[in-house]
Parts: sequence; structure tokens; C-alpha cells
Amino acid sequence: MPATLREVAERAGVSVRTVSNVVNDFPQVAPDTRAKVQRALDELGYQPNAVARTLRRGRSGLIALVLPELDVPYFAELTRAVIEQAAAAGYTVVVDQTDGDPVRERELVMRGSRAAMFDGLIFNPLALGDADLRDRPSSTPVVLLGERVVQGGLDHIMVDNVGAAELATRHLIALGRQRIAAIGDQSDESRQTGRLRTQGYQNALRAAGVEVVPELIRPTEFFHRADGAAAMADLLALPDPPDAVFCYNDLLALGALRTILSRGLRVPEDIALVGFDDIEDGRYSTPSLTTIRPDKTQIAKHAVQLLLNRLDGDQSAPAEVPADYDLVVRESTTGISTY
Amino acid sequence: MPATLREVAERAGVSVRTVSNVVNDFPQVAPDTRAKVQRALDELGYQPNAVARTLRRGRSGLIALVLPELDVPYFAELTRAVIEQAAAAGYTVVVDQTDGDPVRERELVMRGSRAAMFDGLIFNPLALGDADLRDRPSSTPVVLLGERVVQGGLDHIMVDNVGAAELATRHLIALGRQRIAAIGDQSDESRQTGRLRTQGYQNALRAAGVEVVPELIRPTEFFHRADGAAAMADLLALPDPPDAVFCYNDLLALGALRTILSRGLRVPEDIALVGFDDIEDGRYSTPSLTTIRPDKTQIAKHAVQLLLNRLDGDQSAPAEVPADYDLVVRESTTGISTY
DNA sequence: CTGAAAGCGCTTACAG
DNA sequence: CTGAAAGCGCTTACAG
Repeated sequence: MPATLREVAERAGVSVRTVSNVVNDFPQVAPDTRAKVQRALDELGYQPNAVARTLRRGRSGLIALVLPELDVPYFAELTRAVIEQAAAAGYTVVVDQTDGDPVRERELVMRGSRAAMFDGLIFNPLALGDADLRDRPSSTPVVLLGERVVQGGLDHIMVDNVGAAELATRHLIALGRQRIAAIGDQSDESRQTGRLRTQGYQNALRAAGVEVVPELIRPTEFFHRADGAAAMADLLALPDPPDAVFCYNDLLALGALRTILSRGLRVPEDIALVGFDDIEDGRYSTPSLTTIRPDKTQIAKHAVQLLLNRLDGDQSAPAEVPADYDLVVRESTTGISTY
Repeated sequence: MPATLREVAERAGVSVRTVSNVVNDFPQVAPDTRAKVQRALDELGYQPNAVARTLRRGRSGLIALVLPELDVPYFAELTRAVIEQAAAAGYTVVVDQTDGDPVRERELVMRGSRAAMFDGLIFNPLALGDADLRDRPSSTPVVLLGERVVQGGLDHIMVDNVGAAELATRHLIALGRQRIAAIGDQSDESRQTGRLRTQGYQNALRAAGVEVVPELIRPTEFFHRADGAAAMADLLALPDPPDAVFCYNDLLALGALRTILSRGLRVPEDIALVGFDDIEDGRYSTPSLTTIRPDKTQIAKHAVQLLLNRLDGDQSAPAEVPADYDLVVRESTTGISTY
């Protein structure tokens, strides 16, 4: 059992108030009282009880980051950025994973359960939408990440998926490709990302006068390597396979790359590839991956800042913050230069 | 402000005790009392205060997983496994990242700070060793992961690094390779992993009568792709480059692979490659990666089980649990079969 | 500069 | 089956 404040006070022959003053480094403590208390503190190896302190103060110093999947590199990299930003503000981040499961998302965000020890939440939903989030019983501030459209009056940071997908597709068009496929469309109403990127892809094709061919738009259930590999196999089985593919994230692109190379085809000579996310894997694949790079540091910075504002009592209208992105051109569209 | 138990009690015209009984689903509540209370609960949107509950109960239902780096795929994949195992036991896992920084490791594990709201800790140290962990002031149970040797009387799960490295190296020897390099040695006293794997590598070479060539053993600061790429470049600059490389993790191997391919060399024809960890990236690279596969599910299962035992008051001697592993042979040593 | 005491929001023996 | 009350370990206005 760790020592309590009262035990320290008894040992030092002072009141708990004075011990608390010393523990919290308050200035108005007489030097020799401080020394006496400090000795008792050391002897008993006192550690403040964080739970009691939180109950009393009304703040834990903890914020939760709730993400679909920690082992998706984009989220892992984003997590690193959020942890750094929060640490700079004196907050500790704890991370939780939902697998995009609506039940788990609801449980974590509605905080019915014991997860409710956090001062605030940064939440990237996959399944939950406007309706679910509208009347949370909790007053814990939430900042939303990602494309799930929520009009429910919560701060929200997202990349312009349509614009980014257009940019990626235009790049392939500019390369002179004519049969440009897309991997990652999602028919599921609750998954917005795929739909929005398909929209941008189609916009770009139409603007360039390139025909939109439905069979070149491949839906996937998830955005994992395996999905990309399978979708690419389907595309290669087409009578007239594509000469370029826009994959809705880098994991899909890496899966597609594996399939292409395993058939003895070349990237980008036979098929050019563009991904999305700029995860580290894509910088080290051969060929390296041309991709859309969302500014993860900026996303993290905004998310933490918005949350801190709310914690400070900011009552202003919910913010809709667009995150910057750009196109990073690498070997999967320009070719490998062996040196 | 969320409603409190007392407010619900007043509204329902009962005592807090009765409300608590309803909230916690205790059976001995009269049906109509229950209904009355339930109505008040619903009307006020009552959510129990998890902090107060934890203070009172002495348990939060939260366990912390403290890892060096979340964006290293091995740890991300391990995290998934731990979350699954803990969830099965009714615990929620929160994850924290130390970057192997001794200051952060100490802060989190010694729980000087507000992180101290967890019932238990699963900790993979990088910098902290025996001495540091010996006299923790806290009584929160800890289970250690990884190779950092700790005799301090804590439960500990680790893979046999020496044995696994021998297995990997023997595989390369069996392929007939003669100049087998190693990437990932660590001279730093506090980093055990590299040293142990080098030992296994050397054991295997000696047992096979292959000369140990110091210049073929490359130290790296971290176990990241960039380190592997740089170390491989050094090896290729040697007058007599290796014909095989054992990389101490898959990330190093993926970096090395990138360097090899970018020089126009072939894997495995010119240089065979073996990694360690079996991360998903290595299953989708071209060529796919031969690797040592630690049983991550088993590690997670043991870690959670050991922790639960301690939480249940288990006072037995600290356990040293070896984790299973095996060699997964893929294209980076056997060659790519295009189909 | 320090003490005695209230209270954060729960849970739970103790009565009845 | 339900109420009045103590207490988990802190922090902090209120006195002095």
C-alpha cells in the first residue's frame, strides 16, 4: 500500500494541508517545515493518488485518442504527432482502438463506462455519424477527425478528400495514362472516405475528357494491403487492364504493387500507381510510392489546440478546420532510376 | 454538468443508496422503486462518474501498455493483440509511447504523475534496467516485455533472442551462403536486443565453421527502415560485399531491401535477406520477407494473464515466460516465382 | 505560515 | 428492501 497524505502528515507532525502544500510546491511554506515534511515524504516514498486528485480537481490531465486501427500506419503516425502536441501542452494521451465497430465507438465516446476519466477526446469515427453523436450525455469536449460528416456541432478536422483525389488523378492523366482505375470505393453509406475520393477521381477524369469506366472502379471492404492485392488481381483479369491506378490509401497501393510485380509487370512502365497518406512504408518500397501527403503534424496540432480551447471554456461555434495536403511524386509514377 | 447520483436520488425521491443499487444492477430492489429510479436516471441522462467510482472501488478497469514506439509495426501489431486479450477479461487498455526515453519510461512506470490511474502495467522498456525497476514506490503490478534483462522480481515475457538469431542464420548457411552479414548490432550497454541477436548469429556461424568477419556486423542506432538502408549501403561499399544479410528486424530488412534493389541487384539471387518480427509489411514486399515470427498473440495472452493473476492477489514468485517463435520462409531467401 | 474541516461523487457496511 | 452515514485520498476556502 502506498503511503497517504495523512500518514505523511502524522509522521512529520503537521497537518495534511501543509503536506499538500509541499507536494504541490506551493511557496508559502516555512523552510524548516518544508524540510521536515520532505523527509517524511521521502521516507515513506509518498506518491500522490492520481484518482483522488482528479476527483478533487476535476481534471485528470489525460486526453483520449480514439482511432479505428492502431496497426494501420497512417493512424500510428498520426498518434505519434498527437502525443507530441499534447505533451507540449502538459497532457498525456491514451490511445484506444475501435476497429470501426459502432458498438465500441459508442461505448468509448458516449463514455458509458469506465473510460470516462479523460478531460477530452480526439475521435476518428468510422461507423458513428451525426445522429449518434448529437446528444451525448457527457460534457467532455470532443474533437473529430476524418471524413465522417458530422453536423452535430463538434469541432472537426478533415482533409478535402474530393480535392485531394482530383489532384492524384490529374497527375496520372498528365502522365498520359488513359485507362485509370481506382481502388477503395465504398458503397456502405456510413463510410464516407471511399465515396468522396471516388467523386474526386471522377471529377478529374471528366474535366480531362476521359471516360469514366465503372468496371475500373473497385470497391474494397477495408483499406488494407490484402484488399489492394485482391482488387488489383481483379483489374488485371479484365480484358483490357488499366495502365494506372489511384489507390485510396498507401496500404491498398502496396497490396496492388505486390500483385502487379508478382505477375512480372512493371511499375510504372506497365501500370503507374498513386496512393494516399504518405506512410513510411511507401517511401521504402520499390518502386517508392507517389502519394497524397496530408499534413499529419498540422492535423494533430489543430486537434489538440481545439480541445485545449474547449477545456479552457471556449464556447465559440464549432470549428471546421481543413488540413493541408500535397502530392508527393515518387518512383511509382516517374520510374526507378538505378544508381 | 452531468447529473450526480444525489440529483437522481432527489428527483426519484429515494436515497442515493437505492439509486446506486439500480445503476449497478443489484437484484434487491423492488420493481416499482426500480422503475421510478430508472425514469429519473433516463430523464437526467445520468452517467456514473468513473473517477469517483474508481477512488471508491480501488480499481479502474484500465491497464496501461507502455511501449517504445507505436508506429513501429511490431508494437502496433502487439498492441492489437493485447487489447483483444484484455477486452476478453473485461479490461480496457490504454497505450502510451516512450520513444525509449529513460525519463519518460521512468515517469510512466514509476507513476510519479497522473498516469497513475491504472490497475496494472504491461511495459516494454528500452532504456530502463534492473536497477531502475528494483524499488518502485508503487504497488501497481507490472509485467515486462522484451529482452531488457530484469532480475528485479517482476513477471517477464521474452523471446529467446539468441536461439531465434541462430535459427535465422542457420537458414542462410543452409542456403549455401558464405559471406553472411548482420544488421542491427548495438554497442550501447542498455540495449540488449542487438547484442543477443549478434550472439546467436555468431553461434550459428561458428557451429557451421564459417568465419565471423567483424566488418560484416553492422551496428545501427535504431531498428528503423532508414537504419537498414544506410547499413546496407555500407555493406555494399565493402570490397567484398555479403551474399546474405540477417537483419535484426523486418524494418531494417525492408530498408536494406530498398538499397539492394535500387542498385540493380537481386534478392535473393545476389543477396538473401532474413528479418525478424513478421510484420505485415514483409508479407507484401517484393520479394516477401523470410523472417522470425514471434507468437504475438501468445505474448499478449501471457502478459494479460500474468497481470490479471497479480491483480487477483497472486503472490507467487515472478514468472519468466519464454514466447514461442518460428522461421517463416518466403521469397527473400527462396526466390520469387512469377505466375 | 498552518490547522480543522468540507466536499469532489461514488460504494457499502450497518441498521432497521 | 431502503435510509443515513462513513470514507476512498485528495484540494482548498476559511480562520487564525
